[in-house]
Amino acid sequence: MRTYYFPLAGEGVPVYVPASRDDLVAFFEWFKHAAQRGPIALDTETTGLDIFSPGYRLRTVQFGQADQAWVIQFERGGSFERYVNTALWWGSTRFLIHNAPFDWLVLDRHADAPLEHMATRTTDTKILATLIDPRQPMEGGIGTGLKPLSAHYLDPSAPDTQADLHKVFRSYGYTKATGWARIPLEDETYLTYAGGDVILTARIAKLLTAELDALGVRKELVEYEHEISRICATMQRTGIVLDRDYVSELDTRLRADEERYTAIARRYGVTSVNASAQVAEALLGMGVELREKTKTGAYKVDKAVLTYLADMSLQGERLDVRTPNPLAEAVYHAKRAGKWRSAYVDTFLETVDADGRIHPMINTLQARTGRMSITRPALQTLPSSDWVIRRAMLADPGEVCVSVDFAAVELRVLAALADVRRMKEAISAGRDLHSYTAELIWGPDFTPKHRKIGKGASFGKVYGGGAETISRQTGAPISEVKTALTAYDRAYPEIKRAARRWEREARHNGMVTVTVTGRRLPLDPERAYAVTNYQVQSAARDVLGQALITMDESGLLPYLRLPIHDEVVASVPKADAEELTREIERCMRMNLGGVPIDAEGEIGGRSWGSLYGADF
DNA sequence: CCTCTCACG
DNA sequence: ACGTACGTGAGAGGT
Repeated sequence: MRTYYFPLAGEGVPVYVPASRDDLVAFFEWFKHAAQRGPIALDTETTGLDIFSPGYRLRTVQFGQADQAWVIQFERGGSFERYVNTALWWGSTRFLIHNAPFDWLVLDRHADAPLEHMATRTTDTKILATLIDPRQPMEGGIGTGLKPLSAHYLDPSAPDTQADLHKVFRSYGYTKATGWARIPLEDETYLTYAGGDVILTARIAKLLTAELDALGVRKELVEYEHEISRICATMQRTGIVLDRDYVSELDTRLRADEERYTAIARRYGVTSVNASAQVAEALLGMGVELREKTKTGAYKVDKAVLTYLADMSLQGERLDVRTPNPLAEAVYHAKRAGKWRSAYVDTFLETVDADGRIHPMINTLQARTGRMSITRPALQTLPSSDWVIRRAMLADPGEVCVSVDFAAVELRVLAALADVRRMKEAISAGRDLHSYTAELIWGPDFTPKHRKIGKGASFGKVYGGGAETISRQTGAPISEVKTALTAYDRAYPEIKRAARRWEREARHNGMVTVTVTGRRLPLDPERAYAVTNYQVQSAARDVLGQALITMDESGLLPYLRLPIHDEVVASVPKADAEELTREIERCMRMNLGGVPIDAEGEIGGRSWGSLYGADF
């Protein structure tokens, strides 16, 4: 047995690395007794983040408590592997994991412990930390990584295990990307830090739990987040079928587009279409007048500017109001093709597994408001104006894609949270909310333009925007928007009252606003107006979270593929599509403070793109 | 590492 | 008293 010492708070905490059968027996003796005393912190070291790629390896599994850690070299196989699996299944052991979905999926795929088994016995310290303060250090928060949490709660000089390991990688001639797979399994720093991470997890868990108690965060909220985490990790494990033939064809097409338009831009002296300064200079040289500047004073040459000069709408349609500028046109097309290829198509090909499925990482508590994000690839942000990218994602064989959306969920949530009487009446009566708003402001003879301003005013309320922005967004004159906003506040006085109340309560609570589900959202003092948006966005996220739980309870989880803020995407057997879609809708519909939250599904064909106009 | 740009809800 | 658009992920270019 080798013993190393992890430096923490002025002491060396022992890290044991079993080398023989007897050592493993000693490990298991410790494990059984420790599991009786309390939860066991767990962590894994692997070859990387691409859990589903061929050749992926689980290298070590670490177990520990506050006073010691055990690093089991799983990669050595045989009894090392068997002892890990036995420990994972031992009795009713509780585990503490920092960022559990990753380790769940690793153990599910590469050890003998399914996600369903581990999830019910795990407390995720990252969830606990996020419920205390969701902000990253750059935003003025503690941070939710193991390193910043350890520095804050345990020891400001606790080793930065990741950063130090990167140095070790370099000493072997490896990089951040290759080091995790290639570092020798016997490296002392590697093993010591592997053990260190579970010691840190065990120690912060106690402090985080105490802090949650002190802050009065409800147990139900903590449990609810763990359920959502398990549900989304299950979706990640399931993955989505990629149409690889289509993607390679699309890749070729986008490359050709990019090259053709890049060549045109080069004729005007632009060697790199993404270098905005170069594009601006070339346009100015052609006699084009550029009026907009960026924050730092550079000429702005974004999509809005380029499409205007190219005589196109923002959606890319021909306007026929001016002579198109050929350079602007070429730069627009070249950038679009390049972006679509690098951000979407290339990531699809990089992340697809051997079975042709993509397993996007779903971060269930990413945004400050609790909103989720999806990465590798960023499937929440695929272009929706055109079907070509979404066409690459398929339902399973014999199944079709279904999308079920909440109807105007943020506005309904606002009506519920602020108890907006007229809005609630209109929603219950099944009225179109924006038309109703226009009627309240302008009377029964309101025009479509009035509806647009009314809609803009509602968004302004939800986002915290003012007359200027609404005027810019809707194209309506500022005076008209100002008048409309005054009338809006008269029609829905409860919104302003709620905003003032939320702001006042936040100030009394150390600039933290507490949502209807008990979530604590720190406010930036200089942006206190954002409180309405935080309340609404966060409650809407919890409406989605509740829907996910209800769907899981109804046995629908195997069909779910993605949560996208106010929408879920599913893959359902063709024969049962109608019935399952209605079932998803039923699970998503709910009542929030007397306001019905409605959901409506759409059944497509085999590809996700079929819901956006593709014919397959 | 920062800024800009662009994709989404 | 007034006005503030909210939340993300990702690539390219340049320092």
